[in-house]
Amino acid sequence: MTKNQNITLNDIAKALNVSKVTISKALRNHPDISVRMKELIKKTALEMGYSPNFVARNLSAKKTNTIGLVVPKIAHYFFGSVIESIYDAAFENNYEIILTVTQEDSEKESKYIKSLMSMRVDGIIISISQNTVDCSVFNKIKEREIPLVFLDRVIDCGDFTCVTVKDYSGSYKATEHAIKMGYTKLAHLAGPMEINISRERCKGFKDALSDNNIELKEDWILHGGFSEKDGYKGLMEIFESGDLPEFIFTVTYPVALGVYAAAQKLGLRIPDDIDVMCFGDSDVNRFISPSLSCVYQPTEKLGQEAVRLLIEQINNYDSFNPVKVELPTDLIIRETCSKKYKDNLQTLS
Amino acid sequence: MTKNQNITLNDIAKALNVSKVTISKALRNHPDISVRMKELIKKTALEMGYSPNFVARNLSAKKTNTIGLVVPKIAHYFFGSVIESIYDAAFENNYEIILTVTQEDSEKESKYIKSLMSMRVDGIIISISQNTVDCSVFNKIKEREIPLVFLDRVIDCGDFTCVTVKDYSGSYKATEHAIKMGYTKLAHLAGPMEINISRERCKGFKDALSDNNIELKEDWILHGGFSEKDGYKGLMEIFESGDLPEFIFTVTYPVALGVYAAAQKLGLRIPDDIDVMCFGDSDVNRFISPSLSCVYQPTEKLGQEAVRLLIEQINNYDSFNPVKVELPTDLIIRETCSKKYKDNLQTLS
DNA sequence: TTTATATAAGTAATCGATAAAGTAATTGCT
DNA sequence: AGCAATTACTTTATCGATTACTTATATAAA
Repeated sequence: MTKNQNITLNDIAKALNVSKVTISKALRNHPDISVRMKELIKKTALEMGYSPNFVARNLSAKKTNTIGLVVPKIAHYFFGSVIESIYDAAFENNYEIILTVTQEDSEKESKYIKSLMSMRVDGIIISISQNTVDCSVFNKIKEREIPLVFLDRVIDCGDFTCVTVKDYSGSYKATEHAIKMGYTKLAHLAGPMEINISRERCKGFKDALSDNNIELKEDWILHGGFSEKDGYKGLMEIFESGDLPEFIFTVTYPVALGVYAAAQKLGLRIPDDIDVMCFGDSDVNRFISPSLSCVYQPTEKLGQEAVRLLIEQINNYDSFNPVKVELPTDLIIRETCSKKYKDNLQTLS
Repeated sequence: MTKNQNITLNDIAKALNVSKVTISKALRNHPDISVRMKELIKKTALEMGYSPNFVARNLSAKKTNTIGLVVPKIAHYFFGSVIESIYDAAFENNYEIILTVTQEDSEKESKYIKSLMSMRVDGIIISISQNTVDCSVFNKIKEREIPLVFLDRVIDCGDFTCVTVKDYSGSYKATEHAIKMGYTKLAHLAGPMEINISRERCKGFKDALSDNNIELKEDWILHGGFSEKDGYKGLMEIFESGDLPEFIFTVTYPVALGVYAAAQKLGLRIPDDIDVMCFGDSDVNRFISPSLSCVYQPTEKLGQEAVRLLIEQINNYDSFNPVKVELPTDLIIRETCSKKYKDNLQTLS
């Protein structure tokens, strides 16, 4: 057991023979205290190695200056960079972050949320897990009047502030691009339909097909998860059906990686035998071969907006009106699904 | 501002007309309280929507059940997976994690550490930033008797518990492997010499050369950072010198990615014109082309050991003796630096 | 000179829990 | 029956700050 011989305000007060309130005020630059006294107190505090006890401060102040963050994954480019930008934005605004990782498990999720509430965080930013469908935790958050912002993965539980990207239009643009490249046989490895991003991305894909008078083959829309193995399984299944599409659009980049792995296993060449695009960029996409074209999401902006809106809500809960922010996406065309690249290959062969 | 109308022990106590201590004990399953009373209290607490205030609890209990974690980066495979395993291990042991990200900035680092101390975390796990050389923060941690474990990136500040991988032998093995593949002109893109992992990896590289009677060319050891752009710059510099090695060993995988990027830019073929291996696996290595051979680090084990040793230290600070744990590494040979692959290519051409 | 007003402190109450010590009432043992 | 031990609670103190209120002194205005 640690001895925990921490210096407190009281210790400094005794050392200087003044009251502890004077110490507290001085350290917080309260106008009550004279400049000379402030200097003396600060100097002494430093010498004595005083480290303010935030636990006590938070209890007394009824504010923790802390934001709870709930995400499904962390070792994943999208979340990694969103989290990083949230940390930066929080740091600039003098907030601490308490990050929890649900591993796509909605039970863990509600456990963590309750824990964050018990820690009395000032607000919560959440990207829900794959299989979260129950609104009760979020209703409780609302009842308790805790500021909340949904990020990217959203659940429809009434009037909450959400920061997302334009999943529908991003997906639509990507699909349309593939169609322009001349493909007419298009498949989609979609995510679970319980969650907004899967639904929107799937809808964008479908609408792009029908708007371009391309037949939608239901067998070519496969629903799985967001991970590499889902992509692997997806292509395997499609391949086994005997009817191979020319192009696959995947709901995330790990799914696309799975497609690459399966293609290699099956001896299919990308992009000649089967071409690929995905939703979401990563540090991998540029380096894999052929480099992977994708729908770019502004991860940094996502994090910043979420923090901005949350802090606004914290500072003014009563007058704050929920907002839905949708950030635009971009197409990044690399080697896959690029006409030029295919032309080159044909010239070579 | 939030109204913050939280239910407290006192509210439940009044509702049931018993003392608040009874409520506290009942909810914590203290033997003092009868089974009937416990049931009643738990039921009532649930109905009233009671959420324990951890801030108050932590102040009173002088324990937060919280571990502070300090890392340089998060959107990086190594740290991402280590962090994830730390979260899992902490969760199993009923600890919360407060994660801070220094962005390789030692000033931010000491700020965060002080903040964690003020939050009264029960212990700290840290992977220091690239340019951390000052021991004073760590000495302060020791003075205050706060349990501390260094993880992977270590500073030599006296007797602390460290969990690392065998950087020296891993690097040695990789270099030796390259030598066995027939290379005699080997370069190393090393990290900053202030930090243990760079030093050990560099030493392993050098010793493997000299043990195999291969001349060490000082110009072929370039010191930079751990990021992609460092790798890019590194190969560019080597190339411009006019004297190209056959093989480059890089201190991290992002540096290797930079080498890939530079090679592409320069029109150098990997592995024919220049072959590559790196320290540290990632989800990318498998997918880039040619797939990247590397020294595998047991990231999951690293995190688990760090948590285990920290908790041991928390539970028994006085009798705990600092340990240095060094986990073994493995070589993962993929397409780069693999004889077979080169043979195939030669057959083809 | 007297009253009003800053200035620079101090005192007491509070935040929401836990820990230690105290008190009836019941049970057990010889 | 009588005393010790147990059971089931209650009372009081404490954790380390902050906030609201009070007080003493010095200064300014009337």
